Amino acid sequence: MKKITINDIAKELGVTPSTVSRALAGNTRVSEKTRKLVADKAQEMGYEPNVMAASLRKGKSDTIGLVVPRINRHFFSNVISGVEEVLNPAGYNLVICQTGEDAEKERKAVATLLRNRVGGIILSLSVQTGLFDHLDEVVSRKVPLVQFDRINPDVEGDKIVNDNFSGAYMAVRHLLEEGYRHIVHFAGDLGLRAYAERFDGYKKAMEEAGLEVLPSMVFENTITRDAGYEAMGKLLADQKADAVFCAGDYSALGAIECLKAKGVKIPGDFGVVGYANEPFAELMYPSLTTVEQNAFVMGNKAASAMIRCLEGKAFNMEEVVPVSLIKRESSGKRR
Amino acid sequence: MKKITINDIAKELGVTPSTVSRALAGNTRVSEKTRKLVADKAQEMGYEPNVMAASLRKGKSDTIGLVVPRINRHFFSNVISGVEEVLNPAGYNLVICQTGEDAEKERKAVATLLRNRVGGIILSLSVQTGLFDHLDEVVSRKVPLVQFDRINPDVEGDKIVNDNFSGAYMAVRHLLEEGYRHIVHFAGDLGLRAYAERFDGYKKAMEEAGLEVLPSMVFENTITRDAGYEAMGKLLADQKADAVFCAGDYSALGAIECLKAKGVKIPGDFGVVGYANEPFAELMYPSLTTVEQNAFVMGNKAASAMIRCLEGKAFNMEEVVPVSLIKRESSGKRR
DNA sequence: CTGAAAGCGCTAACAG
DNA sequence: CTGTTAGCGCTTTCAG
Repeated sequence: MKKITINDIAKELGVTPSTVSRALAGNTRVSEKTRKLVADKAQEMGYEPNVMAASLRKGKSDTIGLVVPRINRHFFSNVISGVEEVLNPAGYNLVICQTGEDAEKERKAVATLLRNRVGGIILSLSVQTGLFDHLDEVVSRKVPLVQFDRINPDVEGDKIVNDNFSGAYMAVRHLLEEGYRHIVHFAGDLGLRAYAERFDGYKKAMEEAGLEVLPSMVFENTITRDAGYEAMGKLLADQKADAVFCAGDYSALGAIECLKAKGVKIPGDFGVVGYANEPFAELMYPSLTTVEQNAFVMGNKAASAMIRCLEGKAFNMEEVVPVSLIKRESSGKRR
Repeated sequence: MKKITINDIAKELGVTPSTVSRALAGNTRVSEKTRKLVADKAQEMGYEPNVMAASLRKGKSDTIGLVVPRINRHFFSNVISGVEEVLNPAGYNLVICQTGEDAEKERKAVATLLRNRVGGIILSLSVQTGLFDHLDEVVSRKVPLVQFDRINPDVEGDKIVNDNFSGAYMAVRHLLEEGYRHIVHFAGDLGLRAYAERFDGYKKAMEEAGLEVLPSMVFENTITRDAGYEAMGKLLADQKADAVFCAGDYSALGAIECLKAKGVKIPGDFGVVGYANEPFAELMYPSLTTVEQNAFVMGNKAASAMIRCLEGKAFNMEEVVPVSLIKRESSGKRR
């Protein structure tokens, strides 16, 4: 059972391969009649187009590369699903690369995608490196690039971002409304825009409430569970505080574990708000108040933007996806 | 800045494209000298091999398709990482497809991969369909197929499975040792081998303890959180039971939520053991005793098996990956 | 509306 | 050790 090509179909039908190719592509310059004839014959012979041959000829492929830090994060796996939902029906294929938050792996992933002549790249940055020539390379090769969430605004191309500022602002407002005053912030890498914006939202809410944000109240690069635990330990030893707004759920988890270990009552004596609404957030005890990012929608938008780029219809726009605060136990009233 | 091909570098060097091709491929039939010459020139000119052209010519591609039910499950995302760890350094690329536990999407995913002429397919079945002609198609096209975890033993090719029987057996033995006697089972789809084996392990442990397993004690297709909650509700209303062994952590979670809602004490009055060690298992309250499957290792093994197939070295072997019981609070002593 | 012809970039016989 | 030749399967001018 050898493979069927358009030549086989052509021979069978007594036409030329060109006609078959056109017919299959739905070209209107070929008669309705032959188009149907070809389609039927193709079906009958079990023809399967060879994507690679077509791509080689066209110098373009229908495969889109998606580069993310890790796929086992709730946020990213939902973005992926959102991207798939749009891209697959449109006839594009997705190849997913994990960077593991490693700048070097990110460069390699992009290089590999480029070597494989993908039609476009959708990417969320791994870490703050300061080196973005791999992205510049993508742009200079005229390969459409869509960045999402963790973006570099200086690189050309579409960008889809979360409303980090509002998310953080809402979170801190909520803590203030529940009666907390000495609110510290466990931040991410402030060189990354997403985290910088969360910090700004925190600061804004605090200042509006007439509270000063001292440098000692901000713990940078504190996004892992361990970092959260450790930072909370230091915090309890060093200064007076009654709440923390964490830039991620994992550090919030660590913080809560530390507070529980020291016998601090949550909520009441201490309020905690996280960010991302990881699946465990609603299951932990106390359940974690957190900011939900609409990852699926973000994936949809990133994919749509990519398709627009591929069709040469748009570029260089930045879209903001709204977020919402999910109130749970960990941020209940201060007593 | 147009693209450099082997022809360009051949012309530059005054040799033929074939020589360049061979040199680049590390063929020993070309002199050490020219090989180095070519390599340097390629570097200098910024040559990037066109993977598609090579694949087209060879009729084979270095891309491996990976088909999983969902990537946001702890187990599967770790398998993916395990696969990547082996495949990427070996020069293969991975394209990941989610089926969302949908048989139709699984068929489509496989068809798409085949159409894209992937070098091989690694797959974990979505659901019990009874129709496996899409897998037969893979086999009949001589595309290497490696199944893992949720496999169909009747389809040719390598298989990597978890030791589901032992995992379940250990789990139930543990409950028995803690003093529980009326142990029911929230099972998955017993048409899928993985779940059937867990059921067998449960049954074996029960029978060894001289306890009969009545049909009323087995709740099939109870793997989601909602199903677990509901089944537990029914269980409490209908019959006497003091423990449940769940074929998944999500149903265990649902079960625990229901028990808590009814004021049943866990552990003590009721023991619960799950399966999979999802990240939330250690974070919930009470923390969940569960069976850890070594997903990463499984990914490694699946990838290695694939590479062996690709090299024509082996096929049709079944490998078993061991599992381990993680004891936490939910299965503490019966009182 | 269809055909002829050329070629995308690379590899693999077959010669020498 | 290297060159010649042919072609993977498809698309796309350019003619008619």
